[in-house]
Amino acid sequence: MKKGAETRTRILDVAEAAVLQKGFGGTSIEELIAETGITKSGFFYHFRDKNELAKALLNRYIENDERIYDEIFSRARELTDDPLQSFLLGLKLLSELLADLPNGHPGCLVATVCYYERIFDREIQETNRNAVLAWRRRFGQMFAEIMAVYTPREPLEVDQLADMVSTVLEGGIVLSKALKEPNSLAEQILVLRSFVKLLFQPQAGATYRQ
Amino acid sequence: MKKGAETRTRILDVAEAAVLQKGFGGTSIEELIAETGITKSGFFYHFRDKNELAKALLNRYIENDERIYDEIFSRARELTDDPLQSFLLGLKLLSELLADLPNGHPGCLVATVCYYERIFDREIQETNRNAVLAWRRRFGQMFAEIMAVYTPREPLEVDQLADMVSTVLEGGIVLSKALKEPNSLAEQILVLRSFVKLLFQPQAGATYRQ
DNA sequence: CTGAAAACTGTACCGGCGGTACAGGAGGGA
DNA sequence: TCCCTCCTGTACCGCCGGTACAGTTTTCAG
Repeated sequence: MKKGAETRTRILDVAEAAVLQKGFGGTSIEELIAETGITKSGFFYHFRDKNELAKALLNRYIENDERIYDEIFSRARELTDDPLQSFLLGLKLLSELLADLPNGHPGCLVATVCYYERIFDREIQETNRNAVLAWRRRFGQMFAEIMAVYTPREPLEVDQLADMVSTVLEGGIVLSKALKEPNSLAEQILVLRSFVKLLFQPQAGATYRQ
Repeated sequence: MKKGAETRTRILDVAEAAVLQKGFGGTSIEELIAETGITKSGFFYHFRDKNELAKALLNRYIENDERIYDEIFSRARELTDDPLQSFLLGLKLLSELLADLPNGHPGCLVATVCYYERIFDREIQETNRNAVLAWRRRFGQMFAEIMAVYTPREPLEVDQLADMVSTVLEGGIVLSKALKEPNSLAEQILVLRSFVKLLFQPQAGATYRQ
């Protein structure tokens, strides 16, 4: 019971790092078992095939991702009651967290999957889609709360604003990786933060908080 | 001479579509030669190995990409002398062009490569990096011209603003693909457009163009 | 028209990889 | 003790990337 779960986790750890660097197609099972120190039979005892490995990998990644966002934005929520200030603070915390990653963001599995879609079955694609929809709900909720208090200076829809957060995250990761500039991602989030700040800034004449 | 280039192009066409759907690792040479109606020997006559195919694919993709941006933003430039209005118009045109793609954006090879990096040699990674740097120069130039006329309401750097355009494009493509909502990409570009408009909007009290 | 180069085809082969099949063993809990 | 979980070992299959190389057709310049 205990032992099996531990081995499974070790396989997933090795697989996640490999897949984010080389994609699913570029990651061989043989290389995974070599690094984990397990036999081929042992691997196939835990995962029926590569598709099941991908499924487990993606689910674990998404859960962890959600946990991180929960932590960051609930921490931000504790520090201020104002929904806008709390959201801006959350983006700041997120940016700092990403800036502190020594080798930059390792990559997003959701992006990996959607650039490899045709290989996997419907279930994985559906899981991937739901992950993005969950982000939309999460950030959409925040923007809805903000709009209950502040009037946006441009007529933008809640869902599209929410998607913008995911967009900047995914796009920032791609840029960071392609440029080999780990900082780009954190910077792009701060640019988004400035945009959001601007969008809900009270019209001139009124005072507004920094 | 002529015939060879034609076959080469046909291979690249088939390969590009396949790679954007399945990644490099998920695309087999055998499948490419089957669809192109060529033999294996014929394929290896044109490309020494998969790495060379990737190189050719990426270079062609980047060239085409640059051509499209040249067209769109020079067309926008012809319609107005104001650098801000011209940029906003360019984003609008780009958004419309992407919205008109019947099956949505097929995906960006630059993103594919950076999620598959460790497999390829330094040259490809360098090409990829230079492509993103070229985007930075292109959009940076535009923002520099805008800033010569307009004062941004938030202190943002030209390079980071320029990267934001690439970020939204790459991120929007990922979201569109993951959500299977072709429209998302075009919408995200319009959200960016609103942000840029807001950033350079004259302070309230003065009149500003719609 | 000719001849040489370009653009292929055909065949045979290699090693790595994903995957299957199945037998067997170690270790621990009921 | 017995069974269940968690593996190991061995043997094998077919696909794929890649090599090697000989031979054939197509093209086009002189």
